[in-house]
Amino acid sequence: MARAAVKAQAAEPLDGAERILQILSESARLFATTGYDGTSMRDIAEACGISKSLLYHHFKDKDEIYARITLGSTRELYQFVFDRLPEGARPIERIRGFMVATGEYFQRYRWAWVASTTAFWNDPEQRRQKERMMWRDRYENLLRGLIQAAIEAGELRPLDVPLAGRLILSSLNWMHRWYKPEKGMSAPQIADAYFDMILNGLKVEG
Amino acid sequence: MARAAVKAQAAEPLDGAERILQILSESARLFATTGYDGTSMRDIAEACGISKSLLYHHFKDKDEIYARITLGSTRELYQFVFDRLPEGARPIERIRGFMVATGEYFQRYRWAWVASTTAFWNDPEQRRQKERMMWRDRYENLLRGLIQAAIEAGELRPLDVPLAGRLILSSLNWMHRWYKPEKGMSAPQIADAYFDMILNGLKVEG
DNA sequence: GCAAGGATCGACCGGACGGTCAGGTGTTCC
DNA sequence: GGAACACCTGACCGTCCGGTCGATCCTTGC
Repeated sequence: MARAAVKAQAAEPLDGAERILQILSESARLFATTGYDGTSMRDIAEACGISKSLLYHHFKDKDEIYARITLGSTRELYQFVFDRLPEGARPIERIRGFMVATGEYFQRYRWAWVASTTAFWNDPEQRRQKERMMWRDRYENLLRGLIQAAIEAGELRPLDVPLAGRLILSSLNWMHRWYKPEKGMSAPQIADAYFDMILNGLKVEG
Repeated sequence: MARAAVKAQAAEPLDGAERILQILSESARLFATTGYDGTSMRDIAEACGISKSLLYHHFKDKDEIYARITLGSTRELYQFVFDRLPEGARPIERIRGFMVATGEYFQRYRWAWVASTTAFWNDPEQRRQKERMMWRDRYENLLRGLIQAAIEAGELRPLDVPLAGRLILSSLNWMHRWYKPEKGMSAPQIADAYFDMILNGLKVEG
């Protein structure tokens, strides 16, 4: 009877892959809403209904969870957008495709997107940070290439390409600060509206 | 001789007001670069060359320092921009004034600006947060009023005013993520370039 | 010359954090 | 039936954090 308190096994065992997905999804939500430092391993465990120790069974440490989310979603964003660029379309329409696809990605993978977009401070593991930035740069260069092509095709005025790219990315990257999914336009719709405003300008025609 | 280790007084005493400014300035820099949670009271004390206890002599707690910075700079931003709107100018030029003034504020009070622009999570003291949001709203509504006036004056196309406002603010609020003060355009110059792109559009004229 | 009060310090506290450990269950495979 | 292994647990550890305390030093005013 001295062993009365033993009784382990509270959460029903899940297949490893499912558990890992659950952990990543709950972590992404927490990181996105309360930040890296504001999210403790205890919070994550509680949100998953498991013990803290189990997190360390599946992941080396907190930073590995974080890196999986941010690196993963940055890489995926690039691939997601790249795959959706309308082939053979006019350069200007490809820019619209870039923006709308980014809006779609944001809407689908909101928490991971927010976590990795706001990833900024904390560079605990330099190598991981570097790899993430590599994909981020690739994503940004993809847009710059589209802008450059549109200029050469005579569809855009000759302009400061990096700055124009930053203007477009700013509009998309800032969305998470005010976007409420339950009401108003969807994220791709917003991206499309931004496309119209940025490309045509706010001024009256002529 | 048992008192050998006493010897207090390491930092030369400063007039209270100067010390407070020093603390606020160092804190703003730290909050902006390493975040709220990533900045400890020990970090702040060390950056100021004083003991941790002294921080508590001047401020009630960590959150009071943070609130002073973020609330203060949000209120100041509104006032700063408001005072620089060109009176009597065409509505569209007043929008330019809004953007350039914001760029100037960013350049001058960079760390406080970044700290308060990225303030997001952590609402430890609800009242302070509310007051900050009030000034933030006032700032945003100022811009919306300018846009509305420009539409009514026939200088802007009829458009979704809140969305157009967000587009403009996004471009300014995202600047701190890539801006390097030592090279390239100054912040007001960037704001002006953004104004041109957003108002006239990226597309070739006609 | 001494009281008052602001500026400053080092030592300390309770609590939360990231992470470890030894072990308990349940399945699968020989 | 038992070895191997994946899944899971509570108890524990050292560290750092925000914050407190009592004392010392310095200036100012009487």
